[in-house]
Amino acid sequence: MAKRVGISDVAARAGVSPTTVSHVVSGRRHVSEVTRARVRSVMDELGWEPNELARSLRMQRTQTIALIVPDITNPFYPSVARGLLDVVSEPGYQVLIGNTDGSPSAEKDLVARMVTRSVDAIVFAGYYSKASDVAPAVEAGIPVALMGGRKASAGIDVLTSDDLAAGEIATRYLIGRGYHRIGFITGPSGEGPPADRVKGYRRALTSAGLRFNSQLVVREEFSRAGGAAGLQELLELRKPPRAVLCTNDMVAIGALDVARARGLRVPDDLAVMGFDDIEAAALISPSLTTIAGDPREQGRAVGRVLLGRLDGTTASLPQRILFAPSVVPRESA
Amino acid sequence: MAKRVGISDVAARAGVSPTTVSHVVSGRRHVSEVTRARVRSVMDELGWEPNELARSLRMQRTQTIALIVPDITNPFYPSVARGLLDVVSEPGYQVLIGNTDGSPSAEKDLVARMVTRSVDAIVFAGYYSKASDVAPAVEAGIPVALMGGRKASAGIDVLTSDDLAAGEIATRYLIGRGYHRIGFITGPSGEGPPADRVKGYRRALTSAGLRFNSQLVVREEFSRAGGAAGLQELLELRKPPRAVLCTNDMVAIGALDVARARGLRVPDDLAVMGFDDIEAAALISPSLTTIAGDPREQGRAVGRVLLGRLDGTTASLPQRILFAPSVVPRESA
DNA sequence: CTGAAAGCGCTTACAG
DNA sequence: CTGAAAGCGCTTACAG
Repeated sequence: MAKRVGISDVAARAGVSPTTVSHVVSGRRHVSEVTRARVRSVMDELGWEPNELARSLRMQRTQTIALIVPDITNPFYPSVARGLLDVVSEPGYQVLIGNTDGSPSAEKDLVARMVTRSVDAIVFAGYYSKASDVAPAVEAGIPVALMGGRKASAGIDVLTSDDLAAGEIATRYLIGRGYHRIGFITGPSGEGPPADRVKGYRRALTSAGLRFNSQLVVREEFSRAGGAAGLQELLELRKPPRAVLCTNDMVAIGALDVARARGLRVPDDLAVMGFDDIEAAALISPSLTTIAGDPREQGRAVGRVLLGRLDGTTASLPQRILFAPSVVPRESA
Repeated sequence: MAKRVGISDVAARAGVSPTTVSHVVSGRRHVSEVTRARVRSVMDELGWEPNELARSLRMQRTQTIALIVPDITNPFYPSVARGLLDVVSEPGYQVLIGNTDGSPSAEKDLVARMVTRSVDAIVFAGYYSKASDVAPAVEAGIPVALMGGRKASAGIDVLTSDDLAAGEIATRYLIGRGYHRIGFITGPSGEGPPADRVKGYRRALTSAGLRFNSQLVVREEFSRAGGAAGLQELLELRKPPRAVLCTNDMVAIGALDVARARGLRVPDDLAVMGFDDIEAAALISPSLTTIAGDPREQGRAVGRVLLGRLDGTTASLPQRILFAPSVVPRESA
């Protein structure tokens, strides 16, 4: 390959200075009509386009946004990535992905590398993300948005699903359909999004004048087997629930397995409802009624917030945006 | 934020030249024990790390690989991305994603931008990708790997699923289970991977001494509705098939819908088999027997090929790597 | 064992 | 309306 052509080659051939070539590209100062035309034609002739790397070094901005996620293979994150791309591509940003596998050391590493690469902004996702993980970026003056982090963090924008609302909305939906005895198969730990969903469930029950019964909430693994075990347990109660909320769709599918095995008609004998709306929810039979967030829209929202930070448009107070989910009614409830 | 510290600050504080600091970082020339220690400690003290941008401009390599895909939301691509990251992260590469939505103009645009950003290599994916789409990159001397492209392209590495083998393997599996009258619901067009799968099917039939009957292959949309329509059509034949191959899992799920509606027992009355092994395949009931590729492994393989190109290790002949799929036996066949 | 200087390819104050 | 020169922050031939 021939020596790469640079701005000075264009300038020489057009009989002007690099300064002028730069200005016809940027439009940042007036260049006479004829000079502009001449420069343009030389650019075409030589096939020159400004080298982004040099421009980045000079301008101290790379037009790059880092997206750091635990596992790009989890369908939630590609959708977020898509939404982010939706809004940042137009103004010329590219996105660099980082996969942490949830490992704290990988997280620190990636943040550090993104800083040395001078990305213009970072979106850091993961349900257990903490502000301290991104401290080096913040110190370097790089705008950071946390997704899924649960605590408002000093000086950092946080965007997250409203899990409490999700639990509330799901529960109200079931109550509205005439179910009053509702069980909940939740995750093993008492914190994080699953716990918030249970809180929302409890709140909806209470505000409908129904009693919260702790026997009806069982803790299981986040898996199909967990869902199966959870439903077994609930069905052994003297007064088993008529409907069951499952902390995610996979758990709900496990519950559906035992309902089918026991010959229970869904939703007539037992209503089953999940959270997340994974692809399979629509494809199984009976199809699964569930609660859907909108990850792509979440990606768009972070993009907008960050773009605002980058052009100084977003207010200086850190934003905290909660995404309200909605129910996707299907056959199972 | 304070003025960013640079190599000359470190050098000054350590009483050496930037040259020496650079060398203690790179290890490319010997630096006396004591100097090295002093420089290191100043580096820590000042928290300095080399600016990748400046280094990239100087060294003419960005440690960046572009991954251009039609739709990052299609689960195949995140898996490829994961595999790519698996192998390129360790040697210090990052990956920049581009989403084309299959639009030819977006493809050209993205390739051009990746070139101006001086990425070190490009993986360009999409079932209809052509070599000409990436010509600007090739001209700029950037190694390119095509994924899913079907023709070997001058000077470009191509990695793709072996769809012909997939069709063959699926068909042999059904024959082995005693099915001799096998239908095929394929896509609307007569080319691309779906057509290759049909070819493989035909080849397997022939080599098993069975007759290929064109009435048994029907063309439908790539959707659940397409699968339903396809099976209807096949069942209306005077001698309907006892097993049906569906060009992808979604189509197979549509076929399963009509089997269930008609009260056919699967697989006793009718065996159904798909391709791709989407997440839902394992979750529906009956679970779907299908053909799985290994997208993550494909991502790893492109990573290896490209890394080889970058360090001059891969032979100069363009590689053509075909990925053989395997059957995932489940309940439906 | 170490340093001064050029240069990667741009943009932008400064000057006219 | 336009240009010469400095500088973004590194690495590396060249020299000693």
